[in-house]
Amino acid sequence: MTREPHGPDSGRSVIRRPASIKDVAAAARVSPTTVSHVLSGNRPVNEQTAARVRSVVNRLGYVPASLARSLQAGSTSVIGLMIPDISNTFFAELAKGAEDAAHDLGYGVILCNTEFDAEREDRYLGMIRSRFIDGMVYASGSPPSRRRLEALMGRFPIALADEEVDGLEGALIATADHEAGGRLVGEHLRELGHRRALMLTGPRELKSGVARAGGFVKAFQGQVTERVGDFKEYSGYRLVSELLAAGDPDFTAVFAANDLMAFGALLALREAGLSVPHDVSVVGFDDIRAASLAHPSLTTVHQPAYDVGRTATAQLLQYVTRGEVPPASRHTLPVELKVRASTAPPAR
Amino acid sequence: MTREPHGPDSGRSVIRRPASIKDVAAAARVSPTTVSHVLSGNRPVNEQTAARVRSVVNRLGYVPASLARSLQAGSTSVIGLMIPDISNTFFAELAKGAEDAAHDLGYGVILCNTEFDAEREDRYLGMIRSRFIDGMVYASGSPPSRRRLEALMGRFPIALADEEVDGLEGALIATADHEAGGRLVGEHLRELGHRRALMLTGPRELKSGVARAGGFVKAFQGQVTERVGDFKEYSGYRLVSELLAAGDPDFTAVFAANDLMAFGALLALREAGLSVPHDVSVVGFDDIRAASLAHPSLTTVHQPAYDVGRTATAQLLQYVTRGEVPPASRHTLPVELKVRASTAPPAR
DNA sequence: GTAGAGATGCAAAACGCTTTGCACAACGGG
DNA sequence: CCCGTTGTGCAAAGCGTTTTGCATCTCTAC
Repeated sequence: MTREPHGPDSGRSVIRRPASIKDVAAAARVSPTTVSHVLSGNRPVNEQTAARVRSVVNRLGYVPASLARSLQAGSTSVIGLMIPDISNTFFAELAKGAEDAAHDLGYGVILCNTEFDAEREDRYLGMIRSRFIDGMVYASGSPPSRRRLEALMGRFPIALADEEVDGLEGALIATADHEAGGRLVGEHLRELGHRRALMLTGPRELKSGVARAGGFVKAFQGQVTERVGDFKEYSGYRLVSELLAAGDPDFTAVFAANDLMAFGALLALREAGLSVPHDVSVVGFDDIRAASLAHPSLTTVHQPAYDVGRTATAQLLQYVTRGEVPPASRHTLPVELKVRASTAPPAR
Repeated sequence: MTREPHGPDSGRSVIRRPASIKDVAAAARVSPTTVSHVLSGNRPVNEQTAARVRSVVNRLGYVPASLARSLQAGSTSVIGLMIPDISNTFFAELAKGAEDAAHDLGYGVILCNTEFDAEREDRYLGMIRSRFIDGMVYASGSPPSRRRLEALMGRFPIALADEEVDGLEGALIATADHEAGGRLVGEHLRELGHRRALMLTGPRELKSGVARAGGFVKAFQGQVTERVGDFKEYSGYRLVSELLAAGDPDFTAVFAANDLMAFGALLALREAGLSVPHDVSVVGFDDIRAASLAHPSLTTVHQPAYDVGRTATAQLLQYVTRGEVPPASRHTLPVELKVRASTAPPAR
C-alpha cells in the first residue's frame, strides 16, 4: 500500500478532466482549428503539421467530446425505442432488429422500457422534446401516452412499430400481417378437416388481435365459437376449462390469438384428459421460443418481430438523416405458418 | 389537397428550428439568465416576471436543449449496457433490471447489442471515451474487447454484470451464485437417491459454467461423468445421444449447465425410448420461460438475471453520480432451485 | 440621514467543438 | 510586373445552456 505522491487530489478514484481540443492545440503549437481539420480531414493540412498533431493526440489520448460535437451539429445520432417490456421475447426480438438497423447507420438506441407506466413514458417522450434523441420508434401504447404522442408526431420524427392500438393514423407504421396470419391458420385447420373451432381472442382494443381473428374466421368457413382473453397464459387455461366443464366440447380445434394463451389451452385440455392433437388440435400465434420446445410442439404463426423492429427503424432513419418528419406510410410484413405437432385431422 | 399558404418552407415536413432560451428571453423582455432562473428555481425571481416568462415558455412550447445542458454540466445522465444478444431471455431480463435501476436515478440506458462483434463493441466503447455516456454496464465479453476494456477500467466508470470470462479483476462485479446453484442441484439429486450422474458443462473458458459444475460435483458426492457442451440445445442432444448409442447409460440423472442443453437432453432421452423422470431425471440451469412450459416441466436453477442487471447498474451509478470510478467489489446474488416434474427418485 | 441587507435582473464567461472568413506567403501564367 | 491561384493556418462566431459576479433599487434599522 504505497502512499500516493502529491496533493489532496491523489488517492481518490475521481475522474480527472480529459484532454480537450485546446490542450492538443497548445501542445502541438497550432490552433484548435487546425487540430479539428487534421482530425476531420475537412480541409487540407500540411503533412508535417498534421503528423505533429496526430502524435500529440495519441500521447494525450484525446477523444473529441461527442456532446460538443452534437451540440454544434444539431443532432445526436441516437434514437429512442419505446416498448412496454423488454423481457417479452417479442419485444426483445423487435429491439434487436431496431438496434441492428440503427447500428447500420451509425445510430445508437436508448432503451425506453415503460411497463405501460405513464410517468415513465412521459419522461422518455421528454427526451425527444429536449432533442436528446433524434427520433423515436414507438412500440408501446398506454392510452394516455398515445394522446401525447399524437401531438408530437407532426413535430418530431416518430415511427410506430407493430402498433396495437388504433387512433394513431397519419404515421409511419411497420407491422406484421396479422390478418394473413389468421387466414393461414383458418386454411390449415379447414384443410385438415376441422369444421368447428374455438377462437381465443385478445382484448377488443388491440387491433392486431382483432385482425388475427378476422382473418381466421374468414378463411375457416366453419363454425367458430369466440371467447375473449387477455393474451396471458391463464386466460387461455380458464376459458378452455370453463367450456370443457360445461359439457361436451363443441370444437375439434382451438386457435389462440397468441402462444401464451395456447399454452394455457394445452394445459386445460391435458387436465381434462384430452389428447393433443388426437382429440383436439391447438394453434397459437407469435412463435415464441417455447413454442418449439413445448410438448407437443406448437403449431403457430411466426411473427417477424425482428423485421418489424428493423423496418420501422430503417424507415424512420431514412427521414431522420435528412432532418425530416416521416410521412404516413404503412409497411406490412409477411408472416409464416409453422406446422408442428399440435395439429392433426379431427378424430371425430 | 389544399395548397400550402406561404413560401418555399411550407409543405415539406422539415423540422423547423425549435425555440431557444434566447427566443423566450426576447419575447418576455428579460435576459436568458432570468429565464434560466425561473425554470431551474436556482435563484429567486420576481413572481410577476416569472409568470410572464412561464407564459411565454408555454406559448412557444420551449423545452431546454438537454445537449447544451449536458455540455455545461459535464455529464449526460445516460449509461451504456453492453450485452451480446438482447433476444436471449437472460440478457433481456438483465437489461430490464438495468433499465429499472437507471430509471430510478433519472438515467437513460443505451442498448449496446454486440453479437460478440468486435467492431461493434469498439464503437460502443467509443461512446464512453467520447463521454457521450457517463458509464457502462458490461455483460458481454469477446476476448479482444476484454483487453480494451481493461485499459478503460481505471479511467471510466465500468461495472461487470454476470462476468463470464476471467481476466477481468479489479472491477465492480455483480453475478449470480453459480457455484451455489450447482451445489443445490447436487444435493437435490443426491437426496432423491441418485448415485451416478451425467454432467453437461459449458465451454471451459466461461467461469460461470465451471462454477456450476464445481458446486455440483462437490455436493453430489457420487459418480459424475462430464461432457463438454457449448450451451446450445443441439450439443445437449448430441452428447446424450452419443452416450446412449454407446450402450447402457451409466447414469440415472443428467445435470445440464443450462436449460437449452437440458432440452436437448430431454429430446435425446425421449428418442431413445427413455421416460423422464421415470428412467432418468433431468435438471437445467437458468429457468428460462420455456422451462416451466415444457413437458415435463423442467427442474432447474433460477438465476436472478433481473437482479444481476439491477445490482450492477445501481452499484455503478452510485459512483457515477459522484463522478468517481467504482472500486473493485463483488456482489454475489442468491439463486434458487425450482423443483418441477423432470426429477424423481431413480427407478433402478 | 445613512449604512447594511435583501430583492431583482443583466452581462459575460464557460462548456468543447465546427465552420467560415480572412491573412499571408509562395508561385505560375499572361 | 501584376494578378489570380493554391497552400497553410488562425481568429472568431456560433451551437444553447448554466453560473458567477455585479449593478441597481428599495427597504429597514439605528
